[in-house]
Amino acid sequence: MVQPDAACCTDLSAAPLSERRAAELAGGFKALGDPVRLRLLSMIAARAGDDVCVCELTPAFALSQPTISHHLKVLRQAGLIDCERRGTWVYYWLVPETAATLAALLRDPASDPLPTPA
Amino acid sequence: MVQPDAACCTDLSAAPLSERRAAELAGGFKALGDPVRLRLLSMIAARAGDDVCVCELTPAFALSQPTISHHLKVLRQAGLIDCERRGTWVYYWLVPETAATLAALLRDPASDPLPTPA
DNA sequence: AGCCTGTATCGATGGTTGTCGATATGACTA
DNA sequence: TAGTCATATCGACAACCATCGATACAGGCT
Repeated sequence: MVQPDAACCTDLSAAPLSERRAAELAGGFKALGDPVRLRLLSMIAARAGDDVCVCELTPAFALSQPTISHHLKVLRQAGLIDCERRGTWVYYWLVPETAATLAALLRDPASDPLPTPA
Repeated sequence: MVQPDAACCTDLSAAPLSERRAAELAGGFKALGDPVRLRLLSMIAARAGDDVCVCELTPAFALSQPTISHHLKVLRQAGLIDCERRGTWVYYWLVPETAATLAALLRDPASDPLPTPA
């Protein structure tokens, strides 16, 4: 024993993030944890207010069309973007609330940000 | 052909995020893309200014000690936390600059945040 | 109706990741 | 020096993921 008096542990403060909440938020970060998806998001966000056609995104990468479609789906399932079909083409736009929620956690990682409005 | 005049693609705006930069930032987000790591980070950040002993973190999870050690290593390699050995124990603390860089990108995903000061 | 174009889904595959038990390393005590 | 505790590393394995080609679906043309 190493002197019980000198123990380092004061009080194992309850984790500010519940297990369930952490899983929610981690899902968002995991969606951002890929360079292709990060660039897709920035390209979509660059058109603030307006939306972006998939046919504009796909040729910007040296990847197959199904792969880009997959990444867009991941971002959409994470609630970071949304889309709509208009005739032949599909348009994507940013969902700023989701990005803001994740940003809030990063700005102050000790505090649980407000629950996702979803 | 669907009327070349009606083409949806205006100008495929150059991606605001370079390939290299996107890979850097995605590495940070990937580190956050796990519920355990997210909770570890929030527990460490909760001790703003002070630092946290590993022996305080490990028992908060139903996971083996090597697994927690692994997750801490991932967070450290992402530059989100740092650590120091003091005698028998090892203490971790938050690196706020890294979290701030990622938060900046989320607050305005269209703009490339300042390069990591590392 | 039939064809063409844009986008999504499917199934397979190689690489990555989270987890564990076993073991190594570093530090304090007796 | 030997023993014990705290933490990290190693090696293995199952689960997951990014990617592809092939194919399905949806909408506009002729």
